[in-house]
Amino acid sequence: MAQAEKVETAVGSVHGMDDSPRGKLLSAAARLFRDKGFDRTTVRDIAREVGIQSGSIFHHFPTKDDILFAVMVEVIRFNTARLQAACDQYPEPLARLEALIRAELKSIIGDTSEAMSVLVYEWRCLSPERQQEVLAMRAVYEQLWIDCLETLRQQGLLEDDPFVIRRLITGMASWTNTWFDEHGSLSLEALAHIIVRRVIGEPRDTGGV
Amino acid sequence: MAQAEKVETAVGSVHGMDDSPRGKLLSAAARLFRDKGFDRTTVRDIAREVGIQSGSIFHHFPTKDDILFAVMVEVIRFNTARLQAACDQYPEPLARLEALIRAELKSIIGDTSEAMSVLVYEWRCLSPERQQEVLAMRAVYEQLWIDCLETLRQQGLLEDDPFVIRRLITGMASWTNTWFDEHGSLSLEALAHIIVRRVIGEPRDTGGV
DNA sequence: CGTTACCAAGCAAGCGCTTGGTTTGTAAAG
DNA sequence: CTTTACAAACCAAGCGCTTGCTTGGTAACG
Repeated sequence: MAQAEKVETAVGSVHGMDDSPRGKLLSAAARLFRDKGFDRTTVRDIAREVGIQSGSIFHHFPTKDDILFAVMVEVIRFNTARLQAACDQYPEPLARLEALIRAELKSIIGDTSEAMSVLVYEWRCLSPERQQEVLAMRAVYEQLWIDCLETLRQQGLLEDDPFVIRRLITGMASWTNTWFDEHGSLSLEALAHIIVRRVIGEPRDTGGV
Repeated sequence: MAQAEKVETAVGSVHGMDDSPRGKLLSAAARLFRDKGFDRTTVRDIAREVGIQSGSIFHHFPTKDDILFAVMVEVIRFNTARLQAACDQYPEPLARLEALIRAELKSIIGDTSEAMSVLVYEWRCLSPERQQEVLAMRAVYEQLWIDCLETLRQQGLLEDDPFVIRRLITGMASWTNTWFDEHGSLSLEALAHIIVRRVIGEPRDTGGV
């Protein structure tokens, strides 16, 4: 547990969402965008949340669209770093798979849940050019997943196409933001283990654990 | 295949999305809401799509919100009927599970994909009262799923909590609308089978298939 | 003394929706 | 077959409001 905290501290808090005026604007915007959606959130809402006038926002961001883009860029950077840290910590494929799942669940229902919801649900509010930019950033994140799943497949632990499996995992994981209760009886770790078994099946006669 | 078509015809096309003015409005609205989102779709957009003036819309629906609500109600009614038909056709639990998955996939990436996307992504655009109404309608649909999964659990084919498994299936299925290509090499039936194995695991020594 | 952060006021555009009147389809009455 | 009657469908115009964003100026800080 001390080690897990160490990893978290090494990654640091979400860059650009610190105590600076810009950071406080992004945090407030992320929460509002998740709660009300990008279109139903006005710049006046965001301004009120951080205690300034609506016009003052445009000294920090050129347009409202830029705020949305910045939220998405920051959360992808942060979570890619976390996923990379999980890979570094767990070289063994099966342990790595579980670590990746834990990391993704933590992104979605843990510390970056607001911004992750925004990433999924406000996707089409981005201009096509910026959708491409975000996709390019996501590609790094996705490659870590595909490498892991491909290794499992080569070891005979996975039968199906890694790309299909990755997409099914994405669906399972991203949907948790609609139902998972972090104060409920099901822990994040237990849920991660259930999902692991959905990917590689029951541990049959491969020995312990 | 003739039987499958018969089921489809028995269910009929989506009620209230026929050739009537109201039906054409709902179809156009569903597609626009999916493509641009509810908030970015103006009543002028919808009107242009069906070739009338924007004001004329309000002879068919009291408000724009009512259009969104109607789209959701119609698609839930239609897909609940399809799920019920699948249950009626397959009494055996394992075959029924696969039929339910096929039905849900067809809802999401097949004939009602526009309206299903709207149901998922424009959820928060509904007023709280209407969210409750829609949830009450969904409850019937969900109960068919829970009954099936509970039976599988009693037969020892499923280890985990049916509610958790149902939510994981919902996630896998609803996410397919972002990636599944109906003209690609992976068929809906093959995908359904992959998902079945994610639920009940590999067929080990239970005999055939 | 310049940079950063902000305020007060308001503009132009786009929005959902209303209004008063006109066309179109339909079907019974003559 | 024509006339009359009526409701459903629609048009043309625009109102009132909210929106993202602009402008010109001020206060604080190093």
